[in-house]
Amino acid sequence: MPTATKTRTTQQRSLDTRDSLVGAALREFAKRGFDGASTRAIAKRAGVAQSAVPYHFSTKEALWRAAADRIFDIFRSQLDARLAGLEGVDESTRTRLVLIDFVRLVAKHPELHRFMLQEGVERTARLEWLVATHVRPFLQWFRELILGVEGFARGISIRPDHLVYMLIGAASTPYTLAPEFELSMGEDPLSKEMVDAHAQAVIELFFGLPEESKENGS
Amino acid sequence: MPTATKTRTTQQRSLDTRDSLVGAALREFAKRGFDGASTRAIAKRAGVAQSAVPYHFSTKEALWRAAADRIFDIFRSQLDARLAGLEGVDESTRTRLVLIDFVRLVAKHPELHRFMLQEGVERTARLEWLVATHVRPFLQWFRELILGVEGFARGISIRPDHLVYMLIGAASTPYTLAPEFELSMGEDPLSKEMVDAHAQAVIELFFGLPEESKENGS
DNA sequence: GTCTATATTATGATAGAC
DNA sequence: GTCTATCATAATATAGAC
Repeated sequence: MPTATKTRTTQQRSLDTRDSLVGAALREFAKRGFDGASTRAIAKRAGVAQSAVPYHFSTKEALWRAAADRIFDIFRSQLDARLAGLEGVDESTRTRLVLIDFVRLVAKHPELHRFMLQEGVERTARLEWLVATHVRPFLQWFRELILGVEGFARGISIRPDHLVYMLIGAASTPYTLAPEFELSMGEDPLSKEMVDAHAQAVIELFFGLPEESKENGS
Repeated sequence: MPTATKTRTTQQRSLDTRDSLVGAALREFAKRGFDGASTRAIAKRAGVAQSAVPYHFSTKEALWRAAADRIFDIFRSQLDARLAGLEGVDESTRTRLVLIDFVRLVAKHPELHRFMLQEGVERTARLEWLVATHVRPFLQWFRELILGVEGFARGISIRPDHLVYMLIGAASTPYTLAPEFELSMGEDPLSKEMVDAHAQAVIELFFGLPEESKENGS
């Protein structure tokens, strides 16, 4: 076996371990927060020894940052791809379609909002890093998506970023609280029907009803 | 000093300690979740020894339940009082006013939603207790508040409880994420002006605009 | 009733075998 | 590169002084 091949295999193994650890860390941090999540539980979920964490990421916080990068990258790449695929479509329709995809994405990856909720409640060095690195660009992207789009939240006179927080809150709550939602309502919020119904409701909430609102106002 | 007086004083001291512990526990559990919060940090915040926790509540979980009772009682009593004070007022106005008060209450006590977000992400025995004991009655109260009220989210065809989750998400996100909100937007979401603007925006989002929506539909 | 001291377990990070 | 073993620290809960 040539040295080059052996090296590549070893490198691949290392990358796989790092990848598993980041994925496991994302779920654990999103569920239990930075303090509540243990590197042991993360390593166990990833199927490696606990000492693999400090080996690959030196500290728990570095692993946490890698997990943040991962989830924001997922959202950015998916939404950018969707937006690029809608070039030429009129602005209002494009925004609606991207928002529907956003709801589906939140349903598929509730970790983003859970992760943010764990860190957003206290002003820490981690939160400052998170806002500067990921939250601000994300809000700007979102602001540009909805700003000036005809029919979007028309007349509601608060700042666009504030509106984005309301939209994210309305769109994500059934998924961040999916187990509670299912227990209290007796229905799975992640079923295709419920996700589509929810996405539709979000659009109607922020755009108004497609037919009635233009025909009457009673 | 008579025995009765001494006993009463001692009992009062005990009640005060319990009370401080519940208040401190509520904040810590809301911020860090059950695993992330330590009884040491709770006791320190309450200004008592760590061993006062197992003495008064036997287990960490019993203290957690007392904290849950506390925050739900705050919301229930405040909202019931507001509703009772509006007897005779027409239904639509009454619902709007109670919702404005709800937003103010969420701003004042972000612990409720934070507490729920910490526990609602995983199906545990704690979550099942929480849903059966507090969430279901709370949702029912909320459902009755909005059900059949003229002009509320008219035409949006999803179940009322589902709508309540959207409303709670839109109303609470700026406060559950207050430190993130302030860092990313450069404005304090807890200032009186911002709270009132947010409450107004929530009303407009779910009721439509007060003037325009009845005059035109462009 | 509350404190200090402590038993026991679990945590994050390191060292050394392979 | 990954594992087992281990260190130092911090966790919950208990025991005993006052």
